[in-house]
Amino acid sequence: MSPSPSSFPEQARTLGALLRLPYHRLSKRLYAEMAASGFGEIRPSHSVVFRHLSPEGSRLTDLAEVSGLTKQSMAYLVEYLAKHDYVTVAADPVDRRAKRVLLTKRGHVFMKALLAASSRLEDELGKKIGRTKLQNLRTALADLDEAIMTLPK
Amino acid sequence: MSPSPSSFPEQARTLGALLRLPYHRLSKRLYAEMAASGFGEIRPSHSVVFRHLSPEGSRLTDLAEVSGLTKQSMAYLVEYLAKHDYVTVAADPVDRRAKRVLLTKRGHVFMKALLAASSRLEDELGKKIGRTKLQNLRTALADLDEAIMTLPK
DNA sequence: ATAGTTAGTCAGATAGGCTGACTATATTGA
DNA sequence: TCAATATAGTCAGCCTATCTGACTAACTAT
Repeated sequence: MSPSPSSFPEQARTLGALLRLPYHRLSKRLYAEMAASGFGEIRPSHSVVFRHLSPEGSRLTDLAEVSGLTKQSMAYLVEYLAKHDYVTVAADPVDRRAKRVLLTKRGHVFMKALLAASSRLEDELGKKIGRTKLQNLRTALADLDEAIMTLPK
Repeated sequence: MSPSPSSFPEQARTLGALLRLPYHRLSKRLYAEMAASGFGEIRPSHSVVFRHLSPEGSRLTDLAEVSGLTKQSMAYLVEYLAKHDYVTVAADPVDRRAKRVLLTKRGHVFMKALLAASSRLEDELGKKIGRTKLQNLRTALADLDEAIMTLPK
């Protein structure tokens, strides 16, 4: 160890840091749990695919756009998930250029498990810090996000 | 556009999502502002270096450990920052194996600017969503982080 | 005087993005 | 009706942020 980690004057916890810390800890934990439940192939980056997949099947381009990635990046993620049987890629019935990405059975099981783990975790946290407080936190976070989005300039 | 982005049943905003969204938006904005102020070389990943640098100079290994990166990764970040004159790397006076990473003048200027931009941004957000609410949010986030850390298993 | 530990380096891998150039198919407007 | 343009997706290649493993130099405790 070094002398004394006499940190910088007012190493103030910025709002960014306050958001980042729990976020990273939470997702690390969540994906570790998923890995332990047999979904070890899924990495955090893949969640954007699940997050926006619509039940009728989504187009690659739409998925890419809504999640703010390029088509190429999305194709890469989808290919991986298809290889591991979480999604299938089918021809679009009405547009021969397009493909539709659909959840497989395994994909559905995974999504259910992820949501379940997430809400179980959140429940435990609610017990620790208080359900009301957690609920207020949720609301405040949503409001904050809204506020950042609508910031001028 | 696709048929209708009829999203999945209860595409519930998980706590993770609620943390992620404002975090990403905030840091994107902050680093864009830094780039606009002439600090375009600094990328978000570099902030871990600044975050833990102590005024007497920190050892690479200590920086790596406290920020949860490998020595190699930290060396890579520090080298980049040194190349762009944000830090200098000097021999450790008491241990000839070791090096000490120190902020340059430019490094100090950057840190000040980052902190200033961060608090200005936070101030604007306070005006939008209410200062008290924002303060409560800060506290709640810190508590949440604590709670996640001390979760069993 | 070593044996073991610690600080940092070198080489190479992987994941998660990106841009640019391209093909195939659709749409639109003269 | 067809040429021009737009859209869906692919191929190739790049960059960044990590990691692991193997190594050298130097320090520390017997």
